[in-house]
Amino acid sequence: MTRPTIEDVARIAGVSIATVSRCLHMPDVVAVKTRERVLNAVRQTGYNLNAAAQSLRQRRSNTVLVVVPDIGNTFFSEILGGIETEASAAGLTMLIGDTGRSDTGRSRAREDAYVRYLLNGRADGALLLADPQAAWFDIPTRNAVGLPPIVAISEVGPQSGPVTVSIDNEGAACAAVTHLIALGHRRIAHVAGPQSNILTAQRLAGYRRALGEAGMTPAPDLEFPGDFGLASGRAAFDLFRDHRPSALFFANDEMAMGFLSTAYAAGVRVPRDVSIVGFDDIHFAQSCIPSLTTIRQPRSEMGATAMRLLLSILAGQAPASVRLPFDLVIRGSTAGVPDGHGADTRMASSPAPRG
Amino acid sequence: MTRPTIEDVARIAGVSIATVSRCLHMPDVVAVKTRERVLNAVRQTGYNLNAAAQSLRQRRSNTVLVVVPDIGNTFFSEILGGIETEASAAGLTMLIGDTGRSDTGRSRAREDAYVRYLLNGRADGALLLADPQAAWFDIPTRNAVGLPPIVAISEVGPQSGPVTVSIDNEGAACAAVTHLIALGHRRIAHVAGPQSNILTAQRLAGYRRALGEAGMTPAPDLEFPGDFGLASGRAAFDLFRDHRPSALFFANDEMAMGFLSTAYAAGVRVPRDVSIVGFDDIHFAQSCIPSLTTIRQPRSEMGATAMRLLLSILAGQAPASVRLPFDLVIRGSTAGVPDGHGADTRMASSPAPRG
DNA sequence: TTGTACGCGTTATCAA
DNA sequence: TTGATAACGCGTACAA
Repeated sequence: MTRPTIEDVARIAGVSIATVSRCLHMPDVVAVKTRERVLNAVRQTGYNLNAAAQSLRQRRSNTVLVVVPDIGNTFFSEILGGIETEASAAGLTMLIGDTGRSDTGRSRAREDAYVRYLLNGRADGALLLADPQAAWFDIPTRNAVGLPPIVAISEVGPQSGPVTVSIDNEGAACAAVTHLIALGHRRIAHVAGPQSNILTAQRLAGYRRALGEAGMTPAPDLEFPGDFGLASGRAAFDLFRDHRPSALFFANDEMAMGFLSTAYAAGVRVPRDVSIVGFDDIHFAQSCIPSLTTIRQPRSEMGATAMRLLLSILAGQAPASVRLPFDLVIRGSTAGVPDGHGADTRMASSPAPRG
Repeated sequence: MTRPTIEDVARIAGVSIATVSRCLHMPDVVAVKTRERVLNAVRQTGYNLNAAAQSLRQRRSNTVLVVVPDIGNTFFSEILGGIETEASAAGLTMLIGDTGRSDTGRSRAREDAYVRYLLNGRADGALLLADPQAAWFDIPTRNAVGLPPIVAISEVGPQSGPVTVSIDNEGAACAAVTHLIALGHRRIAHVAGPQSNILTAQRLAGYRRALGEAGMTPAPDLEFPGDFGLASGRAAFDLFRDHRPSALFFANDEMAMGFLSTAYAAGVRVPRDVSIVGFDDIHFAQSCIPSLTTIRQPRSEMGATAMRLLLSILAGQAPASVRLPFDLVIRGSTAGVPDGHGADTRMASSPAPRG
């Protein structure tokens, strides 16, 4: 009634437990006849290795933990694909920990659970996707010796940083807004992400920089609040009504999609009445109506790169952080300014006076 | 340079390892002064429990493995939320294994890795989301004693089944199509899921049953192939062109969304020119253009129920499978037949939710 | 209230 | 080519 152990197998096969272990891990070193007897015994008993005992003995778990802030965000799946490919090539199992959206109170407790998971040695290392909280880098935690390594995908805050894989978020946001400016837009709003999120700050900075480079002054009333969720994209529609920008740059695609459906229902047409740019190029961005102009991050590549960095750290090296290129994907949601002569007049139209 | 062990802590605190262990697990049984000394030593050393040793000793891992076929499918995130809530309430950590879409060859190997993971005792039990492959129920696997229990969310195939949590997929599909019939539609097409998927068969059966109950004969040329992906929804548009149904029932929302954008681009308006029903009520279904009529499954509840079943099995009980109710959510993508006399019947037609 | 000592199931070292 | 045996780090009777 209890799990068979290596000892049960050994007894049935008439060999020592050492031989059984060898059959499982270095088969070619044991005699063919013996091996057969052992493997038969394995089948007969339904034996499976006890991972706890193996980990205890080998001092590693052959597992990598990937911590995701919101698994419902389709942005992450391709990253996971890239990670898994590299992980399994290296003989590691990829396990995912979902902390849940950070606006729900539970997320903190969950993330702590995964921190402990790693610290307890259940994983040999961790990959953190987007905005890990400070607990991962706590002094009392990190000053201990022999801790499992961490690689972050996306940049981390001001804390002493781990190795990182990211794109230039500020530069990408700047490119997105510059695209709108090139189309002739002058009143461009930005719908930001959740406060305290580092991506929010970077994308906002890029938005402001683009305006500045075009000689325009960022207007605080055109910086709308948001939280990366569909609902805040819908809410942005009211602000759009009040402030009438001719274009909006959203800090992510999901909010842009929320805006699109609300605008459609209200009879506001995109891009005729307003141009929209998102960020992330999620799965559904190509199937919005209209399809969404957005920033694409090399997701699979980001995951694979991060996993390779982690492996190299596990191998004793000390790799540097990596920055990957992004793309501005121009689709149907952006066009010239509403009055229709934006494309022609845009060179002539003088920049807003400064000061 | 090596991880501190309980012994290091004991030495520094000047107590035995037993006392350290007690401080960590039954603090109230040790003297306050001693406890303080020990906790100080813990902080000082940066000690963390060794999960492998603990698991080995306790013969359990306090972990539940959730296996997801495609984490990019937003359908799963709420299920995971329900699971996690129950799991952490019971002191278990939820870990997710992503097998990847089954049309990619790698998925098989990944799933095997998670089977081993469970068999090796790294998790105390597993929750399988949607269409687990046979490996989970293999005879050589399951006949062994003391194996960790499994609960499946969604039904499983013809194999000897584990405990299951599901909705009545056939009934739900039938309700969806009956809704279309009540709106006056007579040429109703179905876009199916991937072959060999059990949900595909059940939803197709429900589609046929609804037609049959209305005295109509299912037409093979109105049963379009699909694979649950956006692209196959787009592809369905060509078939729609050729066969001109007045309504389509998709086996999931993602395909419906692919159809919507293609139809829009081609100037076909929904629901004026064609009515659309999806299945799942994913996150974006409310933000499509138009919003999507679909079948909602009680996702969070399904996850929570499954987790509770697993816990009860772990507690030595033998619970029965559970069937949960679904809802037909009527939104903007369905209306009367194109000639315009279906609109009146719409409100009257919504079938009651079924169990 | 605390300490001693055994065993959980493996892997790896050393002999044979 | 195989076997005996010592760790690996922890929890828990049992004894003190």
